[in-house]
Amino acid sequence: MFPRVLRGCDNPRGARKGSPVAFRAMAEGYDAQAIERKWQQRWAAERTYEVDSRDPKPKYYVLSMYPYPSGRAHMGHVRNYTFGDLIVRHRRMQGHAVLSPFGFDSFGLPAENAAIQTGIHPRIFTEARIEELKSSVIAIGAVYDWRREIRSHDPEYMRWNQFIFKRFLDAGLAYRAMAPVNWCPGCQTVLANEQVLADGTCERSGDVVTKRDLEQWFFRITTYAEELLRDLDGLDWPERVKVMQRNWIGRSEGAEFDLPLVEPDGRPVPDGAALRVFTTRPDTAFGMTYAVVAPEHPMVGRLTTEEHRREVSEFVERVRRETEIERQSTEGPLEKRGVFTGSSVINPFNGQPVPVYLAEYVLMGYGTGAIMAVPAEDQRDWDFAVAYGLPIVRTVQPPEGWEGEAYLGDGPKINSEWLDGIPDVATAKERAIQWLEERGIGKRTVNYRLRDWLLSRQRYWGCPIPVVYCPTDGIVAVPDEQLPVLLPDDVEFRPTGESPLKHHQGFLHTTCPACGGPAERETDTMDTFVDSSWYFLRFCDPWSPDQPFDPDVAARWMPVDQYIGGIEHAILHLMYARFYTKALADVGVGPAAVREPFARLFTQGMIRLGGTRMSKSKGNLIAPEAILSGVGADALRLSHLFVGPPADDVDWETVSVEGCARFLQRVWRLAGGELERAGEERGTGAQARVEDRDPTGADDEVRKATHRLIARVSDDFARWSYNTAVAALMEFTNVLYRYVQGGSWRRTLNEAVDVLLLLMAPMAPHITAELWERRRGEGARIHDESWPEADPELVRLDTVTLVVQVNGKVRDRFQVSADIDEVEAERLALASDRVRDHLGDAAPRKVVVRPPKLVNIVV
RNA sequence: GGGGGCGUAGCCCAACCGGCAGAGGCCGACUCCUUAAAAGAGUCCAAGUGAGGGUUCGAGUCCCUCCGCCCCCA
Repeated sequence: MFPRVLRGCDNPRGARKGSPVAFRAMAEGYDAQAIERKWQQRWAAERTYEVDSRDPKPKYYVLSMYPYPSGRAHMGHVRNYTFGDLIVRHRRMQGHAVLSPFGFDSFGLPAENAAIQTGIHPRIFTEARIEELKSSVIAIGAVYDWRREIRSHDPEYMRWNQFIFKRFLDAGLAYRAMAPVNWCPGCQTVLANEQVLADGTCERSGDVVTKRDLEQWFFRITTYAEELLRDLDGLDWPERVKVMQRNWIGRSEGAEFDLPLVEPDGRPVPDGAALRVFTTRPDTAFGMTYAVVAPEHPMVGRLTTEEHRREVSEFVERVRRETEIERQSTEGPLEKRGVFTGSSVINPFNGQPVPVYLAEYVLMGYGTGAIMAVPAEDQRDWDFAVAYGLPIVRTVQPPEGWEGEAYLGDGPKINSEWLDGIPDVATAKERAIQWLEERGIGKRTVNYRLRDWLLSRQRYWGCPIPVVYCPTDGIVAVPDEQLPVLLPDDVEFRPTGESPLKHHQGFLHTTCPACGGPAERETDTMDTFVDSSWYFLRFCDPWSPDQPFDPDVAARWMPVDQYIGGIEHAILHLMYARFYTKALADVGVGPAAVREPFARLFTQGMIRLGGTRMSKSKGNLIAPEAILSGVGADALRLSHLFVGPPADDVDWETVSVEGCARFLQRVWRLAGGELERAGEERGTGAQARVEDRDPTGADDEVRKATHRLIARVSDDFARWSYNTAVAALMEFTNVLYRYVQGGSWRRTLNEAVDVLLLLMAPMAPHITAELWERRRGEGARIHDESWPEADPELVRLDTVTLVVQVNGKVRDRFQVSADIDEVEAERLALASDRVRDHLGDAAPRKVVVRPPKLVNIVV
């Protein structure tokens, strides 16, 4: 269907007739394929988009999130790289030294799964996918400094990945700890979260996945929780991404305090043991009617009395088998979601004992893993209390007519002894914390939801963690000069999904760098989020032979001025990259002054098809190839830009590539001179005349339209409104068509067409480059030209339409001077016959005057 | 369950600080060109902003409630 559109320019009728005009039109027809190939080769050969760090022009760093190489580009990639490329070309025309690098996030599960299925080594598989993706990225006309290309699985990249890990280890930012992992009893192996289906079963064997504790590596991202939260304020990011990050960090202020354990008779236990709880609402402590500990809490054994032991251990076992979602879900019978331990603790606020329960809804990972339960002011506590017949005591007076259950709002304190009468929660909270601190029972605490980053993966296709385990020396880091620790190639991929590294004797057995004795290598590899947490720094200086990158060179380019990617990375990738940037600066590897990696972030909308998300698994991908080999890359790029606001999701069914291709044809005819020739010589359509003469009113209008277009498109570019920019270019082209057909002055037309091409150059780079060269001669490069400047004199409107309303309804219009004042506008409005008709006898009660656009007369 | 976003012609979308609801494209109709079709050139085309309420001289835009769709967290 697409080639048919194209064929319009090689006119078969004309060809048969053999007229010279038709022959020329055919010879010079818009051949997207040839033109696009030609310019893609030129940009590479002429090294147009390679940039040197010593370039004195102001820097601009544009980066699209580097992709996982999954084969040929899909529409999501095309959209992403179209935006990025547009900015690169636009900024360069504006006189910036633009850094535009590209790389591949080439470690990861899909390649390993493919290896298990097909036996093809992940490296071979991945590198083939990289070549495919790379060629389609080039085919859409996106330009990069390819000398800087990064692949995560490149041994050089691995070296510095491991080097950085070691610096973090030295600085105490990397550590080992026990952590629960997903364990499949059928496969006898650890599973990544992605391998656990939503119903909590193993994607391969179908067994129910349970939790098992293993020693794992962590990065201490929580050290930076406060800074990660605070620095969000200074970032030019979409507000919703910032909100997601804030929620993920989850800062909450409250208090921790001790609840002393008591014997069944109510006396404190002899060793003075206590249960430490965290609460954000210490003011409600007088309403505590029970306490809850997480089923994994270390004190569960101590708290459980003999007669409850069987019930408790059954409960703990069951919860271990549950998925996080089941555990947090509010569905299901509450009676089964907790269990009494038999013990009690003392509420230090009023000295009363309260029973201690275990419940699913309390998580070990948050706070202290134990809570004071206040049913009246927490809905989950309320539900639990009702189910278990526990008392409910309100400590905040709900407003008049309150019919809900737990009341979380503000109000005066009640039933709270010395807090009674305090009119608001905030003051009571302060008072309660002071009281705890004065008595040494507890302290003010800031708690974060953010957890340390678990980076261990029990997989093959990732960067090995560079440590060995020595019976004598314990954990020993591999010396820098022995880096990188490479993955062995001669491995067998088992369908169990277990990491082949565990069984590779050559990899496993090594010598201890400290004592020279036999030692075992770490077989865990790093989470691929590690690779993507500093690649943007490496791009600044990917040639550095003795460090990950030169911090001074990185300081020259960082931060990334415009980062572009999908919303799906709004939390993890961006958080980890921010952490890495800060931590690298602190350990002296990164530039000290750069504490945030991405100054400006844009998250593009998703592409759907028929209302559902486009994805490989759904099998509803639209391949760009057919379009690229049909109407071509410029039309495809334009379609992506034109379809709607870049941040919005788009449905591919609504995208009209043909419409954009048609527009490019029109531009081709206009700028290539075909339109004039067609009018002059063929006599078809309206007469088109280009002549040398004095300017007329029409020429003035076209000049003004030209400069208004510059202003509009420049403004649209600045605010990411590419759909309206394309619309403006189309509108302007329509104006020029009418102008040419009505008779045009060569000078005006030339300026207008040049501007049109310059403004289109970042969007449709190939066709504009070709037309520019044809108009200006061999060697002319449109992308080396400066971005046009609008002449403010020509942009300003001389006359505007003044609207006159009566009671908000439009009753008359005048063409008035743009600098009309209030008095004159009101006089004109009141003098209007039509306004008088509508006013009748009524006297104006009020006249709202907003010169030069509007007067509203209220009666 | 919590948080966020979006609902405007048959369809995709404009309207930027509250000020004439319409820029652009698609679809469709018609005219010209043509033996004809395609392509091309041109003309035309409709709605009153999901529903209800509020604020205002004035609401697509701000506020509230509801409906529908989407995203994120749980």
